[in-house]
Amino acid sequence: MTENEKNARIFKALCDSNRLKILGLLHSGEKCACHLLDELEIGQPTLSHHMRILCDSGIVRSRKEGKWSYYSFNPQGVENAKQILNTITTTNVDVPGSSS
Amino acid sequence: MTENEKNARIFKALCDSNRLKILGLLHSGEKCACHLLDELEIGQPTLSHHMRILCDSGIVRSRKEGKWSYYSFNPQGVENAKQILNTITTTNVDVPGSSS
DNA sequence: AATTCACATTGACATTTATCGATATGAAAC
DNA sequence: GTTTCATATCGATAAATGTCAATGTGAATT
Repeated sequence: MTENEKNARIFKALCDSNRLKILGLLHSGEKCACHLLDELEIGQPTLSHHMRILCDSGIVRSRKEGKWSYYSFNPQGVENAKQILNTITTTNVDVPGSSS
Repeated sequence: MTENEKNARIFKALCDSNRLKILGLLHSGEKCACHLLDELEIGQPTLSHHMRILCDSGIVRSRKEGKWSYYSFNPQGVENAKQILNTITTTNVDVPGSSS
C-alpha cells in the first residue's frame, strides 16, 4: 500500500456523516457501543462496521470490559491525522539561500 | 445538508489516492491541468472529475487563463479543513469551576 | 451447561464513486 | 469562420461502500 493509499484510508474514516456523528459523541469521553447505538439511527452491525473503520484508521481506540466495548479518541492517531493533513496541504516555499 | 454532511464532503476530497497525488503535485505551487494530466495515470475526464471535487471542497482553487486552467491550494479552504479536523477530534475537557 | 447479553462477522443489496469513451464548450490560431 | 487545442460534461460500467437481516462468538448469569 502506497503512502497516499494509507493516508486516504485515514481520511476515509472521516468522510461518512454517521462516523462524524460518532466522533461527536466521543467528544465528552469514552462511550460504550451500546450507548452509541442508542444515539444513532443505525443498526448494530452497521455501528460495528463503522467502529472498525474508525479503529483501523487509528483515530479511535477500543477497550473491552466483560461483554462491553468502550470507544474513545486515540490521541496518537488524532495527532497523526492532523500531521498528515498539515503535510499534504502545505505549500513548499523555496527560500533562496536557506541551504547555505 | 447537515453540518456533518458538509464536513464529510470536505474529507471525501482527501480520501482518494489520486487526489492526494494531485495535492502532492500542488505542493510546489500552481499547476496547469495539462501538467497534472502528464504526471498522473488517469484520463482527462477523470482528472476533471477529481479537480471538481477538490475545488468543491474548498481546498483547491482554479483560475482560467485562455484555454488553460490552473489549480493551486486555497489557503482559506485549507485552514477550514484543519479547523474542522481540530474541532471533530478535540475531546471536551470539563474544567470544574471554569464557569464561575 | 443452558441461557442471555453485547458485539462481531457474513451475505446480500442499493447507493455512491472512480473511471473511461464520446461529445460539448469555449478560446486561440489559422 | 473553420480548425485546433484545453477542458468540461454526459452516459455507461465496474468497483467500493453503507446498510440490514441472519448468524457466530465469547463473556456473564442463572
